[in-house]
Amino acid sequence: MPKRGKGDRYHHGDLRTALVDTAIELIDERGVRQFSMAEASRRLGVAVSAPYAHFASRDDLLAAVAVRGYEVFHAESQAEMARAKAPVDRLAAMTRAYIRFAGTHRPLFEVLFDSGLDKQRYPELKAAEQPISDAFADCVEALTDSEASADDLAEAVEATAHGHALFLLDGKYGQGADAIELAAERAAGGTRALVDGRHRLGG
Amino acid sequence: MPKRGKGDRYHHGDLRTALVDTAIELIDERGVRQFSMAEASRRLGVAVSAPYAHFASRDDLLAAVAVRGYEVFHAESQAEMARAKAPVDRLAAMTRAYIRFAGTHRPLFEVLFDSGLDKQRYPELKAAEQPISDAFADCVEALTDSEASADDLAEAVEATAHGHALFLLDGKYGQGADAIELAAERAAGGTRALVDGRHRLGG
DNA sequence: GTCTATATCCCGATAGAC
DNA sequence: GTCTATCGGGATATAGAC
Repeated sequence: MPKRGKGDRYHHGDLRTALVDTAIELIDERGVRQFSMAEASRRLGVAVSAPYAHFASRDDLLAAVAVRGYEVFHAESQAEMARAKAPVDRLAAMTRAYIRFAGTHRPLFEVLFDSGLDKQRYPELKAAEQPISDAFADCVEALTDSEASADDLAEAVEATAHGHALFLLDGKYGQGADAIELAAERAAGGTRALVDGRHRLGG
Repeated sequence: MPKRGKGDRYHHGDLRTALVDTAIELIDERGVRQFSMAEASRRLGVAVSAPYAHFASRDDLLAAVAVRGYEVFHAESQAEMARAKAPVDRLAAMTRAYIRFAGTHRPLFEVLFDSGLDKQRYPELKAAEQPISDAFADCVEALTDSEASADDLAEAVEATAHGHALFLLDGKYGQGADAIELAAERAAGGTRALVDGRHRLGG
């Protein structure tokens, strides 16, 4: 185990990984907006300049965190979807996974959706997002006739999931595991309702 | 008209109002997170200490902006709703107003939903929000049987509206007035679909 | 790869003069 | 109510030694 703790230094050669881990820790405690390279350095007991040997900027570090976020969400949503067969159930499962991801990996969710990171500047981010978009598109297309109505449904479901996720993080469902499950059920219910009423979406 | 411009000072005695206006300007340009008292002072040509004669802290100033936000949204949503009679249409109108508010008063929307302001600490904020909550609750209750199902529908509609608003501000519908109207129609359609499928919400 | 040290900039907030 | 001046803190990022 690498040394940690007050006064210790961090000389084991995996500062890069440690920085990503510590960033997630700090974001969990204070939010992305307050995250700083300097504080990460202090927590790890290294000089404020040390991180710059591994990441050219704060945004570069956040991008690395974001990639991990996409990977985690993809894995978890795939697992959740595997248990459902009908397209509407798979879509509801993905919604549920979205909420659970937001609730259980709040710092990752924040980096993905509230960090102000310019995702266009980081090709690895777009690459990490792609398989998720594909899986989502598959679900939606199985439920709609035309491409236009697929887009409508996709956006409606995304918006509902995202809205519920934000409300969850804002404390509107309370705190803890119960809040997460409540939000997940509400969002899944919203998805089912949208699928049910999807012919009203366009007009 | 008060003097403005490079090198001018701001000695006309309505610095308080000017600060609120300038805050909105700056938030429009850089986002709430980047807003600072210091920059507002610079823009107005006053000393960095001058604002503190009117607002005890940055948060106090943001709270004043937030109150204006609630007032504007309430006025606009009432106007939008006045043109509809059927409850479902009134609810869709409110959703549309929400999106248009986000799109046309982005800085106010940001202060309300992305400033990190602790609304509990400012009673005037809760007071300004109340009439909006009431109007919304009226719409929803006209569409549901039980109190429980009213809550479900209310949260689903709120989440959808909020999600679409954030996507709009994130550029997912493009830029400009067309993007706003597209998002508003999508959100209104989502609301109608949710009303239509509302019996699927609970289970 | 990590260090020390530093340059440069930002911020919120306060004290005391006018 | 506004000023000047300042305290005390924060940040990103770089230079050069080890």
